[in-house]
Amino acid sequence: MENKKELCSNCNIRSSVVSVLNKEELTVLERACLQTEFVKGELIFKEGTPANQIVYIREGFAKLSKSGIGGRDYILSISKKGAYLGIHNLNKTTRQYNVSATAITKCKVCFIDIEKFGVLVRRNGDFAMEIISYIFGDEMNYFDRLVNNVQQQLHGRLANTLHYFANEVYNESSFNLNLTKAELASLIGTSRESVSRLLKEFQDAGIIKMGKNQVTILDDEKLLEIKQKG
Amino acid sequence: MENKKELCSNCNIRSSVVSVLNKEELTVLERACLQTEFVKGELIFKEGTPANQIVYIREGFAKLSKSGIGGRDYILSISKKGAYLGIHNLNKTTRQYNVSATAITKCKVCFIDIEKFGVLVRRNGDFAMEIISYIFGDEMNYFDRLVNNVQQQLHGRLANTLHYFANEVYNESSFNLNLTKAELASLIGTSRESVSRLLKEFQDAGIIKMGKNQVTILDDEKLLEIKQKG
DNA sequence: GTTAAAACGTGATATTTGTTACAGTACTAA
DNA sequence: TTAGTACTGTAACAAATATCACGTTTTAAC
Repeated sequence: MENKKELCSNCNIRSSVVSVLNKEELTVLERACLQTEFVKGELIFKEGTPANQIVYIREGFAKLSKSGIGGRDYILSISKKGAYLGIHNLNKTTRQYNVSATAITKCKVCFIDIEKFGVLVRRNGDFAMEIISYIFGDEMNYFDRLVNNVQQQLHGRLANTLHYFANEVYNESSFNLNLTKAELASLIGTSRESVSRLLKEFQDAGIIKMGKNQVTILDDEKLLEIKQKG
Repeated sequence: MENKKELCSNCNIRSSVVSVLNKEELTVLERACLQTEFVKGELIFKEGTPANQIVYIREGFAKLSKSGIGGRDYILSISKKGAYLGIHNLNKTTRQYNVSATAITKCKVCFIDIEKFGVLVRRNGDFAMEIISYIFGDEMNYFDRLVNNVQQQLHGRLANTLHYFANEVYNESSFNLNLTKAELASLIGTSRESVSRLLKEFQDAGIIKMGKNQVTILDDEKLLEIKQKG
């Protein structure tokens, strides 16, 4: 972890959400903001701990997880550049993170004081509206995934997840998983062994190619078909 | 369906969300609002149709569902008094409902013009903050349920759902399901037959009692244990 | 480089859950 | 009341998936 200070107003990777803030408001945000870097594998914050900051991901990828019974944990989603984590605490009296976040690649993040962020929301209705849009756009993206995962068989869930990686997370048809098979399993809600078997099936069927931790989608049509049919 | 007009300012079942609106703003809301009643089984709105109103549930219960593959649909949650449906369209250019809503008891609802609602959000930051709080408080409640449903076995899912009914929906340890077994199955993501089997198991174990469509939770401890252990 | 630990692949087996089939019950409309 | 339709319970069977066990490969630490 390493700290440095860069001005939000100069930040070229700043979120579109803050585009409606004026100079003065941007300065307020700047003052409320602390930048940090995490390396792969580092815990950014842990489920249940006090949450007095909103965590903004400037660069990199992080997994969001919840620990379940027997040390077994469930991965909810992969967050990337542009994500605001812990934002559900905005108007809460007791603030705590409801998931854990762990860097799965090198990550640059901003910790933003949640009180000051809240002041901006109340002061600027357009900003508030942007936040609301963000919540529905970005947070609800895992909504459909979850629904899909509940009603489908494993094949559908895996296809769904691969499609999610290619189209929502990495935006490439060939991407590095950044996750172990066991982690992928906990994202789909199954066992490591089943993931292994299924991935092999998908390879044999010519739907994907796998090397190291790299996944390449060869037959997107078929993947979508499986994703939909279950 | 039947229409009548009652003033929001006099409405004694109005939402706490609007408590931060002043008289003038409340009048704006009033003008944007149309009241209607639905009987059990009636469709309030259908997934995919244009959504120029936010639907506020004043009284009663409605199921939110998404239609899946092969006519099979999945029930996301049961909405009750105080719920705002279609609110995800607030800042969208193309507005459509992302789920269907169907009354499962007699329902009184308000249809609120979404444009005018949006104006209030932008004008009053405190109102915006209330909306954000609402979204995270009430909308995200199904989030945990979904996560739970993905990672658990059937026993855990059923326990989870019964617990959800008793504690989040009906707020009584004895409640009317208002759903057929098939619907309950589509809420849990399983088959009607499995629900039958499981409910019988739960009864035999003395965890619940069932009569007609009435469920009574006898052993909340055990239910919670199953909910957690899966 | 060596070594321990973590990650992975795969077969055999056990469980869980879905499906099919059918009969009984409850509700609805004429 | 009666017929028809939807809803329900249950058993037998089939399919999907988890678990267990074990050997192999890869990764990380020293």
